[in-house]
Amino acid sequence: MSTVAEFAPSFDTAAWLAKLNAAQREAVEYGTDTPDAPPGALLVIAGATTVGARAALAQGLTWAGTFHSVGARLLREYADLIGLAPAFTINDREDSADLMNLVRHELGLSAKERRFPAKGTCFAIYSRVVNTGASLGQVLERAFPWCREWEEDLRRLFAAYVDAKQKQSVLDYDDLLLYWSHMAAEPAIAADLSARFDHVLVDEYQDTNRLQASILFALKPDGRGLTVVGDDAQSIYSFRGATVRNILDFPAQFEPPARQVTLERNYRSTEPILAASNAVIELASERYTKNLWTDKASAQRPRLVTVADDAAQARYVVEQVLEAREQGVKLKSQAVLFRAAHHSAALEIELTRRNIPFVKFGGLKFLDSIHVKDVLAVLRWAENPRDRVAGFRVVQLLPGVGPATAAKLLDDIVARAGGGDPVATAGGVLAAFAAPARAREDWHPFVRLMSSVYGRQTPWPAEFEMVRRWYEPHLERNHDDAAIRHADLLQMESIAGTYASRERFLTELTLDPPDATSDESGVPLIDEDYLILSTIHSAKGQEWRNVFVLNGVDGCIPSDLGTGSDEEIDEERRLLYVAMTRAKEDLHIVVPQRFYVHNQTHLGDRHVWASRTRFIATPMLPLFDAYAWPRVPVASAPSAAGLAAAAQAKIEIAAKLRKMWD
DNA sequence: CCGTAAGGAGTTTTT
DNA sequence: CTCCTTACGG
Repeated sequence: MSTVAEFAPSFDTAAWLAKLNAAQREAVEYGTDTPDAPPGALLVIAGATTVGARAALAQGLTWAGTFHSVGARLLREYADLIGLAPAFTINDREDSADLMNLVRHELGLSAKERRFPAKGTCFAIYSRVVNTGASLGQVLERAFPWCREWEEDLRRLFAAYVDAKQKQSVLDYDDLLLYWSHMAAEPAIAADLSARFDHVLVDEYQDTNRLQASILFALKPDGRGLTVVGDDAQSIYSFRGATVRNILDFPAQFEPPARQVTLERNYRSTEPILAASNAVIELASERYTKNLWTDKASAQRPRLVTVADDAAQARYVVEQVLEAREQGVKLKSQAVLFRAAHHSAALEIELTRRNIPFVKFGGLKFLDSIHVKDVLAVLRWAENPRDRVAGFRVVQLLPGVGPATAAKLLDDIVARAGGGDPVATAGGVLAAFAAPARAREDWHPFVRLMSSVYGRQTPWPAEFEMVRRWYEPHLERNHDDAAIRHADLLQMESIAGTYASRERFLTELTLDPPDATSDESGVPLIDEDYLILSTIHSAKGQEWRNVFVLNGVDGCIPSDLGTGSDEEIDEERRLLYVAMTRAKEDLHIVVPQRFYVHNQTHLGDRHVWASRTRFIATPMLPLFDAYAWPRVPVASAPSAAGLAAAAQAKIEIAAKLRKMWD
């Protein structure tokens, strides 16, 4: 997503410059006339794919990655200086929620009279406070009004959560930014840090939050050598604290204000697609960018296709996809985009039924599945024996061990191995532990495994295989579909071999998880052709020749969960804009008339009548080729031959009926 | 104290 | 539907 990076002050741009238009050249050449003195801050407003310059700007990068992964690298380097254990482990969102849950139970908040917010909600609130820099009260008021009554308990919970993380040498995603930000503000380290990066380039700047901005300003206080690239019309991550204000307010942060270059020429989409996209975004309340333009003419307007329901939508997409393929458009050049991961369920079934390979981006991750988390927990616990979430999970894999036994064991380890080196003693604590009778048989192999991983007796990546083999019987005992899960683990084992160490494997996987899943046949081979399915969020920065947008109806885009405020509605509008501008040649927006709503608490499953998304207002319809599918056949008078045949059939049926009784 | 069964409640998007 | 909590038998 948002990337932060250094790029070398000089790089060979001659070939690039020849191909750039005037605005692009201005962005790329900015400051190159004074290579020894980095120029002041630069803001590049780059509408959907106006930028070959993006690639040019990024030439010669020495560090590249998301804020989080660069942060993790720096924190490990400076760990000793800032009181962090260099072997800290990183919790992903689920792990963080699990830790929040452990703490919540310890504080007795789960046994309240009225139901306390769920662990995921608690973590979301915490994360938002950290990322926006707002107070807990403000965050509750604005984003979680139904949790206001719990403010004081939540404050207590978050304090205990932070305490637990520190005791366990565990960082969550937000900590990677938070520690970095504090580190960058530390005078002794700040000078060293700033000096390491002559230039910093941030892409997708509209998706950064306050905390990320503060890191940049600490690294480059006067803006010299700082370039940010973004498009406020594509800001779609406010739910995780990103704020359009970062990009809108950027120039004024510096004295003199940042130089601003706007790129408006679009090299991706045809003119009719841009016209419709511009019309959609035009109604947003606050904007920086001007409308995009192109000279790619086309007679094909974007299609606005009405279908009966979910199932018809799936059939329509499959039919169109296959037709395009007949005409030589590869499946890989076609994508189906949707607001929420589950919106593609019917389509996935239809694709599987018709044997069309696809890969889906977004939604449930490979890493979120139980078996993968189990194996990773063993490795994480080995990496960091104080990681309570990991340990808690691992011990309970043994039959006969539940939360109470697990807690007792972990307490024993803390008490006996303490904050010192638990590797030497933990094996002893494990072996000496009075395991419950039902776990006795499994206990010894478990102790052997943990001794081996703690002591690094088996080199990486062979260690992964050892852990996987130990896990296998537990997998079979606990899951009916063990075979499929087993295949996942084998796949992971081959991935593990591509990382230099256990630490690199765990860190990279947590910060940059593989986000593609496919049906049970597994990820298609590289050279195979397959259709792309993706949430709109995961489609950012990509493009395809043909794009299908599913569920262009109110309730989906905008999601009915995102219509609380004008800001939320504007973000949903930008989401549709992002989806539409992914298309190069052919854009289909599908509008099912009936929409199936699952799991409504009060009403149960039911159909609702849906209407076209409010973002495509009636005056815009001329910009679309709007029609219903399947097209209703035009009624025509029956031919004389047809009538004769029908009459014949009627006679034959009558004869058959009589014959039954003959 | 574990594991299972039954019932109630909440449901987007992601580093 | 899935997650979570609670109740109960082993």
